[in-house]
Amino acid sequence: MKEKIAGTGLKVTHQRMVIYDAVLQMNFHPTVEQIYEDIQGENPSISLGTVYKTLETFVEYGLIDRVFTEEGVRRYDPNLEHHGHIYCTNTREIVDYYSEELNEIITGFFKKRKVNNLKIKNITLQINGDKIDPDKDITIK
Amino acid sequence: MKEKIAGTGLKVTHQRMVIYDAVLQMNFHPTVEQIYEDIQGENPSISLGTVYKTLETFVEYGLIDRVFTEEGVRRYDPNLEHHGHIYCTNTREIVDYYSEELNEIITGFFKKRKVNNLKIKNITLQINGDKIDPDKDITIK
DNA sequence: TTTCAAGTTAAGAATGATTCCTAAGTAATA
DNA sequence: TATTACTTAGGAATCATTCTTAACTTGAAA
Ligand SMILES: [Mn+2]
Ligand SMILES: [Mn+2]
Ligand SMILES: [Zn+2]
Ligand SMILES: [Zn+2]
Repeated sequence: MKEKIAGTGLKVTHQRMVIYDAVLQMNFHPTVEQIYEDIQGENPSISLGTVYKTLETFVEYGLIDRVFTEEGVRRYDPNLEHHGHIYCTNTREIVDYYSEELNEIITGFFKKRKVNNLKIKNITLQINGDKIDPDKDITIK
Repeated sequence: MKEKIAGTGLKVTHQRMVIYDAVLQMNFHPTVEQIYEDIQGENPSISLGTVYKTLETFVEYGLIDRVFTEEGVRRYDPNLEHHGHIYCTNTREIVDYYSEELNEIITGFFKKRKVNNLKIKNITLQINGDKIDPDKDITIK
């Protein structure tokens, strides 16, 4: 983890390691506030401003990703693999959705149908819906 | 247009007609502010708060759509057909992207691979990238 | 037509998420 | 250890969005 941060050219600080570690641990696409609260116990002196700045720095340097939900809420994603998101409007859960097959279908499609004059950075697929039974998980297949 | 609003059960007011009309006219996925500015000339008495509220009401009643860009900016979309969005990070343009073929591919995929415990409201596909020549258009195929 | 209840609006205040500022602190390097 | 560039805490500022409320409209009914 130290190496990951150093690898970008960023200085390795205590704050950055704590925040990076926290995001990696949290697999539910946390908000800034959730990350801030998570680290409060062990590191009460790290300020909210630092959490904001650090997370954006990480996104900028490609260490983590950022997602906006359908409602415009900013959430962070430690998972850099290319994957889709299922968003539940009532519980506000984000469930990762991987499918090699779907990836291939979509990238294959855009290989045929070329998008001109655009350097594609990423393609995101978001499935929005409501959980039917809020106590059960969303599962695929 | 009057009928469209009335059809939802909402009362037909001057403000709603003006705002609805403005959004339909604007095919570039405007922000709240852009819509507000657009109607200022003819209707300087319609307040910004009303524009906010009215647009959200329209979204709620299914008259228009709302999109968040990769940067989290709220933009409105009069186009209710199912379509994807190409977002250019440097010019902030949103280009609509229709493809019957891609629609079928994706919906077909999720027919096979069933998502359990979720009532799907919509599936959004967003292609993010940078325009290569900012003065030329983004075109497909 | 007139009346009336329910719904809508303008204006401005309030909120709240995010960004900015700056002086003090720290990491990397030699 | 000294130097430099970068980073941070804390708090202020910004700014998009929401809320509040009194006045006004709409649409339906009498
Ligand atoms: Mn947040
Ligand atoms: Mn806006
Ligand atoms: Zn994810
Ligand atoms: Zn569109």
